Amino acid sequence: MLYAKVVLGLPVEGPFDYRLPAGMEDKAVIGARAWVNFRNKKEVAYIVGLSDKTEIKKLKELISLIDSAPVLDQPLFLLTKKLAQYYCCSWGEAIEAALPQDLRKGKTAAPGRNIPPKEEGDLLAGESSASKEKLPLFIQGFDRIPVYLREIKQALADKQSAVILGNNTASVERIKEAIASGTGREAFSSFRKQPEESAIWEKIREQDYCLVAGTRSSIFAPVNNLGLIIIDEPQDQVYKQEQVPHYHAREVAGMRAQIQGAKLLLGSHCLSAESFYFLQKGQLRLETIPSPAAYPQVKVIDSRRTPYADRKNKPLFSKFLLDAIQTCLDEKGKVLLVINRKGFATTAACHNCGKALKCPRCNINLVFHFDDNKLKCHHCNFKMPVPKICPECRAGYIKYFGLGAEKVESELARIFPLARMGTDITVATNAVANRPELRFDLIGVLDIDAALNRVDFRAAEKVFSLLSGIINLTEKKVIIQSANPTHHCFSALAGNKPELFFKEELRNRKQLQFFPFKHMIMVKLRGPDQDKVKRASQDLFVKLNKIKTGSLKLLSLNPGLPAKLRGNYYYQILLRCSNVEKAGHFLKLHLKEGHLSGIIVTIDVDPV
DNA sequence: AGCACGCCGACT
DNA sequence: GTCGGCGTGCTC
Repeated sequence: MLYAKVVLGLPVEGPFDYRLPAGMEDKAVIGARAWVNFRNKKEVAYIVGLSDKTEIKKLKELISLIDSAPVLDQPLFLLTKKLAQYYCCSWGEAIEAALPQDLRKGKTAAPGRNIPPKEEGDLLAGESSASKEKLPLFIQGFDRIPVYLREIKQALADKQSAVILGNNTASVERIKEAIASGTGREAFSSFRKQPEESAIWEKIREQDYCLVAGTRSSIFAPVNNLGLIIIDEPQDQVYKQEQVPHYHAREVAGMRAQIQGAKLLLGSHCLSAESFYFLQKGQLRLETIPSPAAYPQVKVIDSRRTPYADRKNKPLFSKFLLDAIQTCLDEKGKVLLVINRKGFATTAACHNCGKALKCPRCNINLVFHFDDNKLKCHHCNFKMPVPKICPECRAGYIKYFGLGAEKVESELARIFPLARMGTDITVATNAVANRPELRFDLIGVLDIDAALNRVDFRAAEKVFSLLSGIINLTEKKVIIQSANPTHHCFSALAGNKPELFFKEELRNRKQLQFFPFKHMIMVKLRGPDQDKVKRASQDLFVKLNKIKTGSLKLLSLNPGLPAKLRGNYYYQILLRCSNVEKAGHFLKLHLKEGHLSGIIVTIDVDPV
């Protein structure tokens, strides 16, 4: 008698044993899917083991096999297992993260050309020696695509596949075009949730070796003979998945590269603190692409001491900046002003009672959008027209607060009536940093403090990266207005000494025990009853604090951000640990016992 | 996650 | 007496 050990795409651990019906014993393979009856429902299951014995008394029979061959080859099979351990989800959930939607729902697929995964993968040990000399490589510079092409061509020459990830579809398109003109080959693109997803997935599996370019989920592209993974702008948050399993494509890329002995390439115009750290530790190599452009003069203006100070309305522009704009315009130069906010105003509130208009579902401030004259919720996409009178007190008119790009533009038009907007003066948001082909003679950066003061331990690093990109748009002059002008971010930029920034940043992170020195884990609790979620969170916090082991530290218990989202209330417990796998194992163990009814608990490792 | 089971209060 | 709300625990 033969039994199949299966896992399911549910938040339950397993594996669960099923009896293989007669005649199916020699057809079942590890890595293949099967239909099973699980809790009286027909579910897709993934075979992760075959055994001739079982401990379970009341066994059900496996209904049928979906695949004659594994849907995941040996390396991907191992990758999903590692993913489940690191990100603290079930193996089945991790497998489903790596599969197209159709296949998760039981659609049949053509067999790939892979050998079935073995029960105990010794592949890890077999190839790790090969990956020793292949340290990850960081490409730093603005014109990275030629370097990517060089590496892709090398992989193709070795008859190996390459997977290239971009942080947005525009970037992926640019890379695909470069690949097409540089190698004459078309890279496959598999985007999640589009109808052709599984067809492309099958096509990729048929190739001995091929190129795949895509966004986050392409890290699981089922290529054969993987030799190279490239991640462009690896510090971008879009590589982190919002849903369970909360994986980060850069981490997954590291795991996959190690399993398959592939080369890992990270590319950005700017280093990150963690890359700088791994560089110093000799765990990363760096290749810098020299910039042909001269480094401009970077000046930081203390916006607290700006002349023209008007007690009521803080001026948008310092005198220094206005004078510089005037001079630049006189010399027929082009001016760019960067403001990190779209629209005209951020919040809308009543003139009479002062109440800000909030989203009825999420309870956060609604944002006024100038283009379609509506108030919108940035969390759930709730929209409403601007009410004529305040819905709260029914006595006051609605007034707008805050500033945005459109407000800046109208102010500038007033101050410089002869300047042509969009020609002499351009007002743009942060996204302008993604347009390295634009050139200006003067750049002014307004309102950078909000970004610098965000409650995010990477806030400074993000500002540094953003400003590095903006600075690259001119060879002449950059003026940054800030109420925090002595920040190490600015001194490093003014002196063109990025290493000063990263050293200081790492010093801070070490002191505060942030990544890359320690890891954070967020345990999120949600449910429709606020009191219940709050009580359960408090109980869990106390309990974990009591039984915690080793270097695990309970940091805080807070309402979620936002506290209410799509009808659910959120609370979150933040933990710090040295070893993610150990901490995850501990959490899995203690969350399962003492179950919390009406409350859903999820774990987010290395939340951003 | 989703569902059955079971315990307690309210009601035809 | 029985209907049904929700808390608890299990799924091979």
